[in-house]
Amino acid sequence: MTDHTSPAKLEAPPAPEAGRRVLIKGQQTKAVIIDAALGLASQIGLEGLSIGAVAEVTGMSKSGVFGHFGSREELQISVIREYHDRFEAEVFYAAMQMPRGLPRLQALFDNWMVQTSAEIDSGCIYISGAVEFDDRTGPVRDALASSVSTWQTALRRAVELAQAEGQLSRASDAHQIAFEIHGLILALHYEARFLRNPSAADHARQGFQHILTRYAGPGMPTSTLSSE
Amino acid sequence: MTDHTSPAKLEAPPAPEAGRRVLIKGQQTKAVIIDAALGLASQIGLEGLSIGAVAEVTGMSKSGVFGHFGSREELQISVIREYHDRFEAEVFYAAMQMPRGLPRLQALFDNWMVQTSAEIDSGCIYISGAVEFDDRTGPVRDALASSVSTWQTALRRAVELAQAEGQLSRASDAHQIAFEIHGLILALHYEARFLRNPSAADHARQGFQHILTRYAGPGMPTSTLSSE
DNA sequence: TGCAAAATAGAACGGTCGTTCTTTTTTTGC
DNA sequence: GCAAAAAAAGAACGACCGTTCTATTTTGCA
Repeated sequence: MTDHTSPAKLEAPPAPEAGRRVLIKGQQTKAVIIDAALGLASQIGLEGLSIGAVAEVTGMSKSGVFGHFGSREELQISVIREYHDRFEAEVFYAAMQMPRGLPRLQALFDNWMVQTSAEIDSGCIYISGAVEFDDRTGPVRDALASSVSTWQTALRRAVELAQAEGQLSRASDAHQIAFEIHGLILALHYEARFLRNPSAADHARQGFQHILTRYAGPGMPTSTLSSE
Repeated sequence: MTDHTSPAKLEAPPAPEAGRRVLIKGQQTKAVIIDAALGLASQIGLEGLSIGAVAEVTGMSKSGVFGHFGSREELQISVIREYHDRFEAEVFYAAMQMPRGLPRLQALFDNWMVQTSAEIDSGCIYISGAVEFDDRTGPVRDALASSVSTWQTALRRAVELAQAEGQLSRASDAHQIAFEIHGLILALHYEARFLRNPSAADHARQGFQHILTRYAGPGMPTSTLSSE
């Protein structure tokens, strides 16, 4: 977990014995709480997240949990930040190791699919949170919208790089392409998680190939063109 | 409102004075309650729907509202059925007046877009409900999944008719086409309602044209092909 | 080792929830 | 119009919620 309350440059501890023990007790348990809360929120949503439930899961008292955050809203925001960090690491950074252009865009989509429809508990809080907070205002909604926007910008940037490489048409609108990709992920989440449709992942993958075909640029290798 | 608790054939009243007054008092107020509850559920979700809030909106007492349903779950199910009926009327039946094939499919999509991202309060409970109940079991989830499946089948049937007319490729998988259309609606809902992106509707419409182009069949008039 | 500070527990609060029970009001059929 | 039935109100319940306050325990540092 990254401490978002202080500047990143100050995170380094004042030289402990051998690099161990970088977190004092409070931060350790706070990380445990947030991890448990994220697990709960992934199942029942950010709005269904209750301090009592987190306390029970972690084996702490309600006030013990509460003391680390000062309010339920702050706990929710901490959960969003934790999800942001994990999403960034597992979807974005993991794909940045691929060469720019189509390989990286494909990796982003693959990682995104895994993150969205992963096996047991998960459930993407970028999706559930959007539904829960689309009619509300306040810091929780702001934190959620901010994280989502950051990710959407990164996705659009990957599309633009593929255009710059000539693998996607430069004449197309990157916003439009990102919108259609987003739709595939949302449909995957809906069909896989709610309707339990086992072929949803195949539909999503095939839909992505269709998008690549539709927006193919001059530098697109023909072997990867979808053939139906 | 349709009474789902008794066979449809028995709905006709025992010949009242002049055809008026088909609903006795209890059914009238029940319809008012369900209408108010649907409005609330569209904003805050089926899970956020509380009997106290419905009572306040309708100017009734909590127990007065409760008596009509016997449980909160039954109220939620009634709301789902009401939404199902309205969705069917405004999206499905309204489009069935168009000739089968592409015109009807286009009308279904247009109506669906309106229903999903309509101006003020709305908010599609097929979408919010799916997020709220994707980890749960029970009659509410079953009612929701049943309604959604019915609609998806109708949509897929419209795709198949367009294939039969030769306007969409017969070689394509209707499930795949319906999946991609569904994704566009979900992305529209997400971007328009949560992110307040005013160009979401344009992206959805353009995405639909792209799908028609991609899956165009021999009988597709070239004038409607998207030209970018 | 000792002491201040931080972390945690525990009890209690006001509030809302769904639900039950009882009582009153309204509607319905004759 | 009257009596039976249905509808609605009102009060109360146990449960859970977020939060506050006060002890108690644990930790970190000199």
